[in-house]
Amino acid sequence: MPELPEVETVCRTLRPYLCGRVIEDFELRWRRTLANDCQQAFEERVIGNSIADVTRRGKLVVLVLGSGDWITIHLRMTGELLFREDRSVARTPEREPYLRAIFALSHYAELDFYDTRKFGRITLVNKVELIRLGNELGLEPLSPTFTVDALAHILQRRRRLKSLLLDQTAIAGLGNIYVDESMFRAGTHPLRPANELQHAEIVRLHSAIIDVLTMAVESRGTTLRDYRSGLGEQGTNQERLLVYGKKQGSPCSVCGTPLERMTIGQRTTVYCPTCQPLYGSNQA
DNA sequence: CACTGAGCCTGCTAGC
DNA sequence: TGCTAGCAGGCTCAGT
Repeated sequence: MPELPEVETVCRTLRPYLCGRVIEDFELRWRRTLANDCQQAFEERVIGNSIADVTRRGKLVVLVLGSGDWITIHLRMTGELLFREDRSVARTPEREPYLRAIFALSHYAELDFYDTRKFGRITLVNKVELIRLGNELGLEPLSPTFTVDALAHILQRRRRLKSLLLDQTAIAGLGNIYVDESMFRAGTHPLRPANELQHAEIVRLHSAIIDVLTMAVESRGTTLRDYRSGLGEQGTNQERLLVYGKKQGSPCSVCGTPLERMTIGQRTTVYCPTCQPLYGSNQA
């Protein structure tokens, strides 16, 4: 499922193809894919507008329009943005049932939004709402503002570490895959109360998050099933996962201890009980 | 405040 | 082989 590295890859692949294009038309094939449920108002503000930039905020793909409005696209679980150079060429017919929205672009190009599970959302964000959105979302973990001190500040609440790391208002962009991978590399148990982490653990967690995300961006994302870049390519980061998706009892890649699976906040969690002790490692 | 569970969705798969 | 129950999970909302 797309998290920060996948969304970043989508943005990077789409940017050179979308910047400067004009949105000539919009077609909605599943009504709820458009978040505010007013297609007419959406089209009035979007059609005829140009795409000035393609950026990312947390897990949101952001199309910055010439007018200053934003179109944000949340891929959720199975959302996929696919650029097509020539819209007169027929689409792959077997994918067509999952096509939810279509942006017709200048010079015969097209941006297709596929979404099997229909969880994805396209939203028009005006300049006022944009400020609110910026305040709601948490720190960007790959930006210079994500320091050890900033992470320590976030972790002051007495909450399960995993739940806090998944909270988009705390840190924007982490999902189930990269939270499990980060906690494993940091050696912190997912059920640890966040405010009980020692400074040395916070330092390890900070660099683990940055390392895991940086590696995944370099691998162009994790493709477990649906995820593709803006040009339809798969990522390769699935080869580098150490705990996510592993079966209960499969050996830890570091110490060989059988991995454990549990559900935390309705999410499957895989961890190593030896490498990630519940009561904290007193080392360092 | 922290946590739980339902709901949104559909394809895949484990198990009968 | 064919069917079905359950799982996958980001996010919001209501309830404990």
